[in-house]
Amino acid sequence: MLDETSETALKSGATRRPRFQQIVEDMRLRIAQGELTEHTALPSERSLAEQFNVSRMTARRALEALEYEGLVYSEDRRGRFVSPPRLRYNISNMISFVADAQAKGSDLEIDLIHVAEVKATVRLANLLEQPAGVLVYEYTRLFHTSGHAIFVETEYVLADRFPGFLECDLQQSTTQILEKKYNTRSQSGDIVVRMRGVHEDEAKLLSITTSHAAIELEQVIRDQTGSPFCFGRQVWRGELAEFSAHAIVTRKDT
Amino acid sequence: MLDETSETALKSGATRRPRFQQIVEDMRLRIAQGELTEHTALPSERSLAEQFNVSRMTARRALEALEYEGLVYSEDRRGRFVSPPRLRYNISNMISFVADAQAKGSDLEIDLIHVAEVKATVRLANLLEQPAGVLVYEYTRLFHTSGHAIFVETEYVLADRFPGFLECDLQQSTTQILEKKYNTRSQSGDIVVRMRGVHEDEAKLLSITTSHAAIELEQVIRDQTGSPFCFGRQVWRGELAEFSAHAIVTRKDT
DNA sequence: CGCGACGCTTGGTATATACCAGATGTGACA
DNA sequence: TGTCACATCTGGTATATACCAAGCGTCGCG
Repeated sequence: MLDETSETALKSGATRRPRFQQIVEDMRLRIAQGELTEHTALPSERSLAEQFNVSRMTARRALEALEYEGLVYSEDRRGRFVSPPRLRYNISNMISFVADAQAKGSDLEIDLIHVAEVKATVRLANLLEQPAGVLVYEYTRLFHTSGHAIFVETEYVLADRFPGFLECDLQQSTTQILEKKYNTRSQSGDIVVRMRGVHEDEAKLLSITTSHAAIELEQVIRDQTGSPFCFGRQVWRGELAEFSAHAIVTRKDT
Repeated sequence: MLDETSETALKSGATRRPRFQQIVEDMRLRIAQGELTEHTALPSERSLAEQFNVSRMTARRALEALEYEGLVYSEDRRGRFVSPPRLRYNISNMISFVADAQAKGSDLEIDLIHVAEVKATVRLANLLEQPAGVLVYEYTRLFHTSGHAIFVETEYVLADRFPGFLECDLQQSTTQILEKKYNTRSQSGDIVVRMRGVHEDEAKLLSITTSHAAIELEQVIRDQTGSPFCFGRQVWRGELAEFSAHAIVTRKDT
């Protein structure tokens, strides 16, 4: 028999895993087992360091790893908390997320951050199939529920097609405004989804630190005749979003 | 006049931005301006620290931020490199990614990692609309191009419906195998896309460190009659993926 | 010519320490 | 009763240092 006490097992290969990883796994377990539930605070960096007998920087690494995984979110100088379940957004059947969420009884709130009337950039004009420099209304809104930011959206709608649009109450579904007031139906959309780092202004709105990863969803919305009239960009906190879609195969031949 | 040399400007408020952020911005610029092109190496942590006159840990933070943003990828103990452009995958018209990529002339390679015949878990059986414990073939494949991992996919197909499936060459599009050999067409699919941290095994295959964020795409594939026969899960390196979709509004009334 | 030893470079892990700044609660004071 | 100052929490930034382990090239030996 090998003379192996519990302490000499330290370098025996079984423990060939970084210490911060061990902490990550321990915390993951605690969360999975429901010991820590959504929005409850995790131990602070300093107390975690003490618990596991590591330096504060090591404890910090572990907490950051949980953050990048999306299991945990951080509020600046307040603490770290367990992430809530994701919100699912069906992108195939484009009923607006607002209307959908409200129908499901979610207490979705909208803050109007910014509005302006601007000339479209080259890219935007192309997407909207308009000449460069066409006038568009631009507005940015933050979507959140009980104080927790979910995503920030900036939309651009054609100014001359929707006169007086900016006077509408923008704290509701714009799909509905466009349908009821301007008789324009959102009929189809071209959507792109990708993961990217957030910019500084987005980070502030979403209450996350800059260079965190997030999900960007861009869409061009078209009316009954197929003409695009709106372009939108949503930036979601990555740990909160989940997009579903229904695909149908189209074939060129036979 | 205040006695302000160029050095005393350090705390003048203009410099009220973390030093690592300044490095991030500088490197972002260098990449955007094409000074560093795809797959070229960035300065090492140590040399960057010297260039900017900061400690190595600060330089490291900056490089890590670029990594989380997706502008840069890291190869363990080799260095950090500029990320290539994203690959776009159209999820609405589900022509297999493999066939699509090959049609576009991309030199996509496939490694078969693992195959097995297993009993479906409860969740899997539900998704496939089969009784729990039904036999399925499970196989995992790594997709990469010129040595760079793109995504890893695990698929499950019904075993008794596709006898001898595992004897096929799995380094090609399975959609085509199922169509040509078993006369089963992929007709529609239910897809979910989300961002999440990678597990340890996935990280190894994708050549990224564990707890990095990635994009997970799950899909249930159905045949001409609407019966599900395949479930797949893809885990993409987040900085490489981009998903497009076409949405058509469906309304219950009018 | 092949191959292994070695040394250099790289990122990965870990510690100890220091100070900053925002959030929060408490207690004294008006 | 309200509010302002302060102590004390939190995470954020930054440094200096140390050692490890994997990649890689070079040089020399067989």
